[in-house]
Amino acid sequence: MVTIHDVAKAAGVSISTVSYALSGKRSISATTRTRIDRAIADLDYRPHAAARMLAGARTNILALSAPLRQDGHLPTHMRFVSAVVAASRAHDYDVLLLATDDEVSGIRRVGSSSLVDGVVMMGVATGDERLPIVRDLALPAAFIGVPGDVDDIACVDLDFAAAAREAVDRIADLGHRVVGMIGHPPSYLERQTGFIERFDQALEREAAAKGVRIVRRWAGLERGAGRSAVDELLAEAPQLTAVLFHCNEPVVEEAERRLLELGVDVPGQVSLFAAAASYDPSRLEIPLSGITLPLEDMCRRAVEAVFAAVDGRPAPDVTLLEPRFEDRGSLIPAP
Amino acid sequence: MVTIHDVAKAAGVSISTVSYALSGKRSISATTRTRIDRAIADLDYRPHAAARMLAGARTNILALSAPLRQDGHLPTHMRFVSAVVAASRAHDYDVLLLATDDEVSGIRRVGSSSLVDGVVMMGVATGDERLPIVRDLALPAAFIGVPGDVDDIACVDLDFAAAAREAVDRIADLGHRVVGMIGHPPSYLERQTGFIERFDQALEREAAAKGVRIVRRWAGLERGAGRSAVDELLAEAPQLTAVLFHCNEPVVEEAERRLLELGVDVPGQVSLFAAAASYDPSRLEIPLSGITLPLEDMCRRAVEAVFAAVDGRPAPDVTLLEPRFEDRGSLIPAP
DNA sequence: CGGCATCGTCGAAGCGCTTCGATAGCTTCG
DNA sequence: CGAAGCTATCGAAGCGCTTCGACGATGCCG
Repeated sequence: MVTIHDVAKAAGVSISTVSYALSGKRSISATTRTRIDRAIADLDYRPHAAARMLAGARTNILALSAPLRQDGHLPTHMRFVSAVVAASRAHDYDVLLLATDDEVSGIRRVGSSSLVDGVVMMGVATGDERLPIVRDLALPAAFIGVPGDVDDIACVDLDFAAAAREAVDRIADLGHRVVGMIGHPPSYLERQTGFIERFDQALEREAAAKGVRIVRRWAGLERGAGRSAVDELLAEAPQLTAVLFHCNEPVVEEAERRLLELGVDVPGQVSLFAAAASYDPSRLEIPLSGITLPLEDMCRRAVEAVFAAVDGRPAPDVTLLEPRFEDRGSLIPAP
Repeated sequence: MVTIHDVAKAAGVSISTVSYALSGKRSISATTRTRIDRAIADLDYRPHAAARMLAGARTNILALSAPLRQDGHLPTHMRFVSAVVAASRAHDYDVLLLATDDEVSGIRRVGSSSLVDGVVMMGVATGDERLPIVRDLALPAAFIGVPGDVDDIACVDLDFAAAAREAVDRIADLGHRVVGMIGHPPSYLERQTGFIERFDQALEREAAAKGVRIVRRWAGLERGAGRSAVDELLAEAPQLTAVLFHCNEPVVEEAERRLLELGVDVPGQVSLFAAAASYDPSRLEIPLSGITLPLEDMCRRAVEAVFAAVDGRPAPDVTLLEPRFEDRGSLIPAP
């Protein structure tokens, strides 16, 4: 193994000079720098990660706590994980993945042993049990989601209330007065993910303000849930002219299929709107207009909030990202 | 931060004694051990990971190189990742996730800086470019998949040839003589993943031996691919009595749906068989009899092969897991 | 009952790096 | 022209742990 000593010897300087040349924390003459660079290249020197962690202040590793629930949507989950890795790598950080029953205890383990500089947490719920842990460890952390009232730890999320308002406004402004809505399965609500409540409350208020009647259904994860949600909506409110989705991709796919099967003209008779889609709504059988979850942006900001905390810079408490509407033709004026 | 010195002082022993008590590498008297345990508990001591890595031989971290192709199936990918994490944690190892354009270069980075003890590689292709890297670094490694002729690095995979033979045998033995097959998209083949070739060759040979005619189609990833594959199969061989799937879940779902739509009686008229399913074939609209990819087992063995290499124990070169048939009622005797 | 393992413990070296303080050699300016 | 201030470099301390060799205290055997 080639160490900093070998480089120093080859370049004819002391190891501290090599170290400073590497970190740039003190000025180095051009000639010395050249000799050191050559030595490093010749020997193919790579600093020993553990030595660096021990002597330096940081590990250049971030933990990602990624709990995967029974009812979780795997593709979405994977997208979040990938996005966090990408965002971390952009800052030369590596990601340690905490999963499979270790998302909570693992934080304590890797945090208290100084294996990581901070932690990003997915799958956040109101009253998240990881909150006291990161507080206790004083570990730089960020939540993707909002675990209730938090003012000491960064949270990043879509502004679900604004998303609901935007959805209602756009739908109402096009003249729709009776709107069906298919929401996340009840199990999500029981888990107190928070975002559903925030969405629903704003939805209700805005609908009242705009004079829109909303008929709701929740689709579970079992096969056929999306299909029967559509059937039930149409039975209860045959006069509806729009359907708003706030649920996972499989449900949307089924619902679309059912509408086509029933010969409903989309968007001629019924407009469709995807709210906070965690999937790509442009790749559906009927591409959906609506608001896409800004997943990459959320992850990037969460990662950057952790870095801010690591560096002692002030990190924003709660960042709610503005919903961005994208038109894909599925939402048109009411017939 | 509480260090081993603090524990030693609190217990009234030297730090080496504490270290030996922790590692169990030398005997410690019962009384001393008790005092040390108490001190550790009182102070809530956690060994500093970096110090441990530096002084000791290993890092207790494994890298997971998880390339996600454009045409990759996210849920399957996530399952592999989870399974590797679970297997690693069972041995008290953490997993560093290399992804998003860093699956290859990242191996060199974390390997040469001694950040990890070894690496598990997913998404293996024939002539995999990661092979020379792990050889060059002499990094303990294991492939999930078989990158061609390899005798120095562990590979774990399903025995796809045996799976093909088993599929043909079971189907043929039930009297089916004309069998449709829907395979992976051509892009998979171009990438030389290897397993498709192994499957296809064995399939062809066994079909010839058993006197079964196989009509093949490949379904791409675009919407409707599974549907049209079914239509084409039925057009080319209307007399077929079984369909063999060797493809991703979305294709199977579409194909099943199309069969139902066409009023085909499954399995009365047409039996269905899932070969090497990377998804759960029991949760499909029509649960499929067949062979499930032993994903957890593959990951566990790969991880264990890396540990064997780390420990200097002999690791098996190529482990091909025996296919296991499971009956879910979709395969019955030919009408 | 003296010599010799064995057991339990200790001190110190060292893993490879970062960083602090010191210093030699220059330049600059009153 | 000498004090002051830079710039570039070095030596050494130290990060928290593991592990080697040493050593006193026991126990055991002939």
